[in-house]
Amino acid sequence: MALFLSTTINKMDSKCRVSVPSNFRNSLQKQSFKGLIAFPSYKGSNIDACGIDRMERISDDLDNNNEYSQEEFDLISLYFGEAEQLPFDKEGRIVMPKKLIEHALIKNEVLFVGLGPTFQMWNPEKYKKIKELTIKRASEKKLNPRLKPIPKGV
Amino acid sequence: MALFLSTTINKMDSKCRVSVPSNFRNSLQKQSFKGLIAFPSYKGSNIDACGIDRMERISDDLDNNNEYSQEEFDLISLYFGEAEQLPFDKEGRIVMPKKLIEHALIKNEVLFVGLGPTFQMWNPEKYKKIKELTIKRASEKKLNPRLKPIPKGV
DNA sequence: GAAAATACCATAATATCCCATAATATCCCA
DNA sequence: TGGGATATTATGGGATATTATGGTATTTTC
Repeated sequence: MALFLSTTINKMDSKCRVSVPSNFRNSLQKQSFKGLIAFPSYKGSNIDACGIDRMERISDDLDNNNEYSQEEFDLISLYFGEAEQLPFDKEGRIVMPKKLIEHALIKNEVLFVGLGPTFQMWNPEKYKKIKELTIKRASEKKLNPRLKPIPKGV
Repeated sequence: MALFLSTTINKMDSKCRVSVPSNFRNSLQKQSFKGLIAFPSYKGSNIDACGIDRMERISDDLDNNNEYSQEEFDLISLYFGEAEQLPFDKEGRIVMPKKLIEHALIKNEVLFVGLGPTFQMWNPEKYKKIKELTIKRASEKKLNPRLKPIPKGV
């Protein structure tokens, strides 16, 4: 499965085109749909995104696994409804839909941040603020900011 | 599992390329991504690094394990965002990203030090200072510097 | 036919490849 | 075990490819 890492800021032009960072693109290009799936985050003013593979997996699981509660099922269904399928153009760009631009308060720059199996798109300033807040909260709660628990044997 | 041991200092050239020590390289070359994952240490001015296998395990765990609190999840997500995926060139070098160079105050030499499942990259002078300090503190506290089993998940 | 969406082309900046070399390490066989 | 032959490193530089980013042309849509 794809592993999205690191952070990149790219420009959005007057036609709302944005270049997807090449390291993200490379793994997305290998999937059955050459592009990405994006939807407004329900947690805040940012955009959640991933490749089609992940969506297919979730879809299959939803179909075959009966362990979902009604609430979970409904939430995931909502996600599917809001998801936008954004194909790459020849240059590896996507066109940002108005809905997502408005949701994430994006102006002329888009920050891409990898979260492992998924990634997010942000207005860079918003991201900076949230990041600082996250670090502040973590230090208040004395969370150990290391990658843990490291699964056995690595 | 990869096992990184010993210390090496290599030069960084004008294009910010550094040769990864061959003994480190050999185990990294065997993994699915031919290169390394590096991120700024939260503890100080050095760079933490490992192979993709380790990151994949952490990513899978994050994706499938629901025992993380929201704060923990957010914090780990930040780390994914700061991680850089650095592929080897044909000669076994990586290109050091500006962010990491600045974080670790690296000039034209990089010190690689193996820590078992992971390793670190340092400005050699910084490393020397920290090392001396560590030894001094240990002797003040009369710590017994023997190798004893390291708890899982470090 | 006008507006919007998409495809196509151009270009600077950057990153990567490819080759060269000197130093070191490893091999190999008398 | 010695010591030359061979392979592997670490390192440098020029050539080539890729990226991010524009703009223009062409196709859709209504």
